[in-house]
This record gives sequence, structure tokens and C-alpha cells, in this order.
Amino acid sequence: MLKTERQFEKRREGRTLRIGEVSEATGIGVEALRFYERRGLLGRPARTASGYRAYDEEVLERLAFIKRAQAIGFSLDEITEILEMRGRGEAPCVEVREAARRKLAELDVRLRELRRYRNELARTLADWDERGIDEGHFCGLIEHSHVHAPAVAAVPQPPARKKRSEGKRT
Amino acid sequence: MLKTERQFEKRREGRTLRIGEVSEATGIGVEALRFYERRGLLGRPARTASGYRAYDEEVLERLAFIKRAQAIGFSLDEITEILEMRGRGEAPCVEVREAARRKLAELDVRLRELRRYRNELARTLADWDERGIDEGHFCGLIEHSHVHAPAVAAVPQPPARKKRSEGKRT
DNA sequence: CTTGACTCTGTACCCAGATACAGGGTTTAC
DNA sequence: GTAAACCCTGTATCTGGGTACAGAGTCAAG
Repeated sequence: MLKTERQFEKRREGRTLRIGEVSEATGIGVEALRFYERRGLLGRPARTASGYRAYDEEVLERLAFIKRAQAIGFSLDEITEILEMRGRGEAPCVEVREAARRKLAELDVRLRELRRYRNELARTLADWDERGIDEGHFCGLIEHSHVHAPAVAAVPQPPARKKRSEGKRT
Repeated sequence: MLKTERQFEKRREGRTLRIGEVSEATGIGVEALRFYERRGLLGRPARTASGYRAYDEEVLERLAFIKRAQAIGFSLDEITEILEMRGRGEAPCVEVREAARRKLAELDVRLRELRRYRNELARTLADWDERGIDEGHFCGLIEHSHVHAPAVAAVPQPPARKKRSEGKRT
């Protein structure tokens, strides 16, 4: 299962990581790492004479950032953009900040809904536990959802149909 | 653009909705509605003599529920499951309750994580706002992410490397 | 009875984000 | 010098959640 330790030792001396090591350290999977690279998220890592990727340890931070951004709801394209802007140094940070602000607002909405939903579910469960299951009405979650639901239209589904004429995605 | 009013009036009398009306009322799009039906999210609506779907107004609530659940992060399969449980009414309650309990636990985990990310993002934004953008250091989000970031391993990507032979992932 | 808006089924396609695999090269311990 | 365990590139495939036709029927008005 685990690779033999020898090279691992060697690498650690050299301070350079091979893709498998990065994968193991981050839990991301070599295929995905190469995929990220193709997408421009990782830049092009140094290569050994034989063509193996030789990652600098910094990559771990970069990947941590990517994963966090992703978990927060940024798409890979958005993350690429942010990363590229940083790379270019000059960077119009205003845009990034705007994007981040929007993300924050989205997150808040999501959180509120999730919290509400959670409480409904908990309530329903408590109900069930209190008085057996019998009684026909089975799912307060559904039965009562419209009571405090903001109605479909309120859901943020608008930019659905983007036309994607932009190729980018090398 | 808008359909002529005539039939619309008619429908309203009859209390039964055609797919286009449902689409307009919910903003969901007829193709998606049929798609949901195929996926078992809507049951099979009544049909007119000529085969048109004749939705009962209840469907709007059901769709509102679906959209809310989706916005919160449930997959269509999960939603289907919930809806089916209700449909079965008599329900093997112990199982249902178990499932619900599991869902609740999942929700709690998700909430905690989301909350954490939200706060990190908010903090980063505040940082940015405090000290302008100027100076070469361009993106606190990246530069400092590791400061308050729990490192990659802590990110909720755990089932990442699974062998995928498992389909269901309830 | 034609026209236009609407509907039907079925299949194909799209995008994001990965995964898998084929067909090869490299490293290294034994 | 060979086998295990890596790594490479390139291409194909998958999952989720839809969209987009194509080809045909329906319906109400003029």
C-alpha cells in the first residue's frame, strides 16, 4: 500500500516532491493534480531530467488554497483567475475583492437556509420520537416546507444559461 | 413573448396547470420539469385526453421544496428518496428515521464547515479593507490563507480517493 | 383550414470536475 | 537484469444537472 520508504527519504532531503507524494500529502490524487495543472491552477512544475514533475513544497499551500476556495464555492475557473492575477503581480485586486464579497453574501444565504432546513429536520425527528410513528403525516419537512419557504422564485438560479463562447480552458 | 391570455384564464378556472404554466410559475423550464419527472421527482402527472401533462397546483409546492432542498445541497437522488419515503406513507419508519438521523448529522457537519469557511472569508475581506491593496502583496486570501487555514488535510474532501465502485453514496 | 403557440417523446449534447486506461519510460532494490 | 512501484502523455469515460433539438401532435383564433 504505502510506497517503500527509501525514495521518500531521498525526496525529503531534496525538498522536492513527486506527484505521488503531493497526492498523498493532500489527498488529491495524481490524476486530479495533472488535471489542475492542465487547467492552469498549478503552473508548470519543474521537471527532473527524466520528465518527472518535481514539486516545490509551496505547492501544498497552493493546493490548500485551492481546496479551501473550492469548498467555499469558487469554481476552478474563478480560482485560476485569482491565482493568475496574483501571478501577474500588478493585479486589479478590486475585482477579486468584489468577487469575494459576492461569495460571502452567497455563503450567508446558503448558511441561513441550511440552518433553517436543519432545524426543520430536527424538529420533525423530535416529533417522531415523541409520539410513535403512526399518524399518517410523515414528513413535516415537506408538509410544512411552504409555510416558511420563500417560494421557488427566490432561489438564486439565474445565471444558469451562460453561453460559454469563451474558450480559455486550455 | 408571453403566451396569449385566453387559455391561461381557462386553466385557472380548471385549477390544472400545463407544463408551460408550471414553468413560468416556478422559473424552472419545461425541459427541466420533464427531466425531473423522468428522475422520479414529480411522479406522473395526470394527462389530458391528448396526452398533455395536467398538473395539480400542489406541484408548485413540491417544486418549491425541491428547489430549496437543492439549494441547500441535496442531490436530486437524495431528494427523490425523501419524496419517495413520504409517498410510501406507511413507511418502514425505523429505517426512515434512521435515514433522517443520518441526514441530520451530515447537515450538522456541513454547517460547521460552511460556517468556518464563511468566517475565514469574512476575516480575509476585513483584512483587505483595513490596509489597502497597494504594496506588492496582492492577495491576502492566498498569502495568508495558511495562517488561519487548517491545512489541506482538514478540508472535507475525504471520500475523494474512493474507488468509485460504489454508486449510491446516500 | 391554416397559423402560431403550445405540447409530446426521444435522443443528443453541454459543462464542471474529475477518473480511468492504454501504452509506454524510469528508478531502484535485489 | 528483472520486477515492483513509480511516473509520463493522451484520450476516453463518468456523474450531476440540465439544455437543445428533431419530428410530430394539439388547440384556439381568425
